[in-house]
Amino acid sequence: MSQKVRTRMAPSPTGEYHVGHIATLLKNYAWAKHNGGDFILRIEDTDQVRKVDGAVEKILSVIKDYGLDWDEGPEKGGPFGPYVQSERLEIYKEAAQQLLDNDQAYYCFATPEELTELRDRQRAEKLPPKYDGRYREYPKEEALKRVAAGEPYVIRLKVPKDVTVTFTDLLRGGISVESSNVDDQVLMKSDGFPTYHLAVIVDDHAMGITHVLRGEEWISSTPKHVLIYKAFGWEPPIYAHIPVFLSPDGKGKMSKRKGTVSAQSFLDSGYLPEALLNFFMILGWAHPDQKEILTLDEYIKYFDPKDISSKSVVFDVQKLQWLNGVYIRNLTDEELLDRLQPFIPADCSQEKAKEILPLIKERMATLSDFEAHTSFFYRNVTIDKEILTKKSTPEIVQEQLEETSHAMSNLESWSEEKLEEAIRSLQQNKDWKTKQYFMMLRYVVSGSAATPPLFSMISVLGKKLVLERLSAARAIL
RNA sequence: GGCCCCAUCGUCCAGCGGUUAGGACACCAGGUUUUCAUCCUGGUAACCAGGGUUCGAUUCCCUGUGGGGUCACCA
Repeated sequence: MSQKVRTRMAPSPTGEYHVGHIATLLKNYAWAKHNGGDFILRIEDTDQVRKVDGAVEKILSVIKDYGLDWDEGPEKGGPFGPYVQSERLEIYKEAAQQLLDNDQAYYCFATPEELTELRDRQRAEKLPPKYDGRYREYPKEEALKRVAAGEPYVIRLKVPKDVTVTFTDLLRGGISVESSNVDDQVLMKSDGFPTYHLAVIVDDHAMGITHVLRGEEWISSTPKHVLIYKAFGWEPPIYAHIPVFLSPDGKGKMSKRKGTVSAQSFLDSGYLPEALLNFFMILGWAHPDQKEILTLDEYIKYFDPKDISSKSVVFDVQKLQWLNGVYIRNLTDEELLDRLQPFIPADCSQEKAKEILPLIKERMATLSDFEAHTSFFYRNVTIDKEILTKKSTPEIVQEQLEETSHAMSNLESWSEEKLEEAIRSLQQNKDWKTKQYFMMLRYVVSGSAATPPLFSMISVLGKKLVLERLSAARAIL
């Protein structure tokens, strides 16, 4: 009997959505689609303290901006809703009660201060910080009395003594941990909200999740989760823990502290969503033919979580840039102009941008490079006499500028072809050094030594501007 | 520190007992070119160490070393 594959991503609205989350979401999405299954989005907002207003909307919109989507979840609904944990509080309460009734969980009245003090003491004695089980055997009648009296409490899982917890991870095979190393995890907090550990299990079970692909940082809490499944008498899903992204310097996992990590910021700095997704696809995984430029459909066709490398990967920005350049070059001019809209400076007209585009397309690594590559087309340039006369003398340059101005003024057509014809014949007649002359012209009209091809650039700049710049150059000599 | 995970060029991946250890990015050189970029060609560059197992280990096992993750009433 085969069950329909259902995967999920469960973001928590506590701040910016991380690129690693998109990468993990992509894998969940792809695996569901690979199997003709469904991908579910669920909001895990059980932390009332860290919750940020508006974060849910931002997360949903950034996921869509990356070109991904979900089958069930916020905005869409579905048969297992609601898909927001704060709207499911009753379900968790009942679940916790069930564990209490079966003696799989217990009330604990230790205050946060008490626990902090306990951990500090353990650390001072070089012992692993751990809950000491002080309320584990506390008489239930007493506990009930204190609860009834309104005393704050949490509910903890009664982790069985001396058992080995084993689970299978798709990338790593079997993983075993002794239950003595597993804390009596808090299931229900004193504010009546469940912890992640309880909520995730109750919901994954209720929503029929078959595969959990999540970050490697969860691997050490998986034994707790397996134990909770066992306490309920439920079957755990299949786990695959995806290695974390290491920061580009290769030291430690990518974090805010080490630079850009938010999913939105990569879009804002001019990376194309499809290039980003492609990057996430091939980071830690390879197409059977080692093909690296992949569409989402190709990825879905070949992706299998068991083939993901089990080692942490460095977030290689250079490779991302290369990929982004490839995607930019593959866009038609119309598509590119469209994508470029947020990156075109206010002082560059649409007409100008459209004209310039073909000249700089293969020079851009990110969309935000547009301004740096094009500003001289619509902004003033300053040139330096030193550079202007480099490889020549002021006298020769003066003559070159004068003759060039003259030749250009007489031009009846400002086409790239006519320009090239005129300038080349001038250069040949005068026997000027091609390199010096062309480079000098390039510098005069653009203020830069690295530009698009000379004649097409001059053509796009326009007669008026070019003649102005030629005479401005003559003036400083 | 305890527990867990991981280990092939600088980076990412291929290899799945016998290979001149392959590809991509980056880097270097050459070609195309008026510069830059694109594009093409070539090159440098790796099996963490020590023990086993085996006729034979990059590949399997153990130990060490190194890296990573995690130890909350956060997810």
